[in-house]
Amino acid sequence: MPKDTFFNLSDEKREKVMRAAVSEFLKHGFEKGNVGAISKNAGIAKGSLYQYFENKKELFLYTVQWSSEFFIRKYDSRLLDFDLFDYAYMNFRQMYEQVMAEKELALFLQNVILGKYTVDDSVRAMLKAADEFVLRLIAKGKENGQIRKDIDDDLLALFLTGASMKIKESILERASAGGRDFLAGGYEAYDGEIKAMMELLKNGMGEKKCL
Amino acid sequence: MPKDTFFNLSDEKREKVMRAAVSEFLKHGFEKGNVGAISKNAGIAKGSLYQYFENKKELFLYTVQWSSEFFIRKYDSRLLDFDLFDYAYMNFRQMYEQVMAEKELALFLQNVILGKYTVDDSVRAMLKAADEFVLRLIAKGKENGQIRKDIDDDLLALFLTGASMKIKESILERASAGGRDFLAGGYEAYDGEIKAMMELLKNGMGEKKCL
DNA sequence: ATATAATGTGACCGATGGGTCATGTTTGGC
DNA sequence: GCCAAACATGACCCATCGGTCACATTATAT
Repeated sequence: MPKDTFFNLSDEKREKVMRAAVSEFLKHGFEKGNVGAISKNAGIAKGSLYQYFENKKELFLYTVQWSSEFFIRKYDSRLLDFDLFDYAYMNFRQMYEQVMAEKELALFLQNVILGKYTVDDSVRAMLKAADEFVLRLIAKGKENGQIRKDIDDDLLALFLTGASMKIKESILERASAGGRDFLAGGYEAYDGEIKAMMELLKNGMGEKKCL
Repeated sequence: MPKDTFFNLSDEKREKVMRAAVSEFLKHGFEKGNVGAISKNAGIAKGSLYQYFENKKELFLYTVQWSSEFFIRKYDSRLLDFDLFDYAYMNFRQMYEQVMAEKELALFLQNVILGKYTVDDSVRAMLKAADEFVLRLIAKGKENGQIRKDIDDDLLALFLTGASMKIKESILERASAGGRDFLAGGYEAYDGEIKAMMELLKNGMGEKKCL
């Protein structure tokens, strides 16, 4: 947790600091991320940063928290009462919007989720909450008869998040490489891809023997 | 590439150096990985390390190469002429053996594949080769009529590697956390899990409407 | 044996960068 | 206007660590 001083700052200044931190940690990771550079890009003195945060680690941890809260505030409320497949679909869709609106934050968070920048278990704890949510959706899906019951919930969760993660990663990669091209096609260009992935999640990659 | 001096060393000494490097980089990552500690654990002077390698980066890169060659020599030759699902299954099975025999190396390589320790693109290039192999298997599977043809090869590859990666990760995690318990059950305890994952890859997680 | 090359060694150097602090500057209560 | 508390600042400190080098030791050749 940052010190009180940090929360006494104006919203704009706080945001400027956090964005400078996101940018730096995204570019260089935690170890190589330079506190001096962050303060410079935030337009404050290095000493000031240490009035806001105990140390580099606390700054990083709060950067993660701030980024995720940013998206939760903006997007996540929307997908509360869906079933699993709707949730996954909306999740992909959201990611498109997120990348368009906040490329750096989205990329940074993706890296955190992928477990780059190994810093602390408290980040892991945060991610665990997301897993629990998926597990709840899976249980619900089994009750509904949407999801096959012969396979363990945890394994289903692993399967779902693994496949999802990979396609998110690929889309973010393309977004970060060719910013222009990515914008060009609009969402529709990606919708097909995402629907295909949903198909795979539901029906697998094996040739169907029936229907 | 290491210097000639390194290859003049006895096999045992070379292995000792490489294992010390794996251990250090696994524990602390690239940036925080300490060259002094590596030389100490290898039982040589730091100066000697710099007779073998140009610098830390070269040492790390060769550590990756050495680790993967280690497994390729020992295991990979076995799974050359399988179809996709056999390949995936054998791949999982191998991983179990690998973790049992060489936990540290297996964990280290997994981290490399997951993209922790961002050091160089040359590692990426190496990983690309593995992707191409999967793509070849997918093409073959489509010809055979084993794999549905209505979905793009790249997406299928993404789907397969994503799901596989996740379960590998989870198994390695358990292996690294509770070494004892993991050994206890023997391979059979995991075989069920892996078969279930194969099922998911083939048929997906949706409740089947037919057959 | 002796000369020469190859290899081993660890004290040392120098850059980097996280973190501090003495000194300003602003704010708010009276 | 005055004072004290809160906040801002950046030159400075110092631990860390990658990399070097002068010297010691070992192997090879003649």
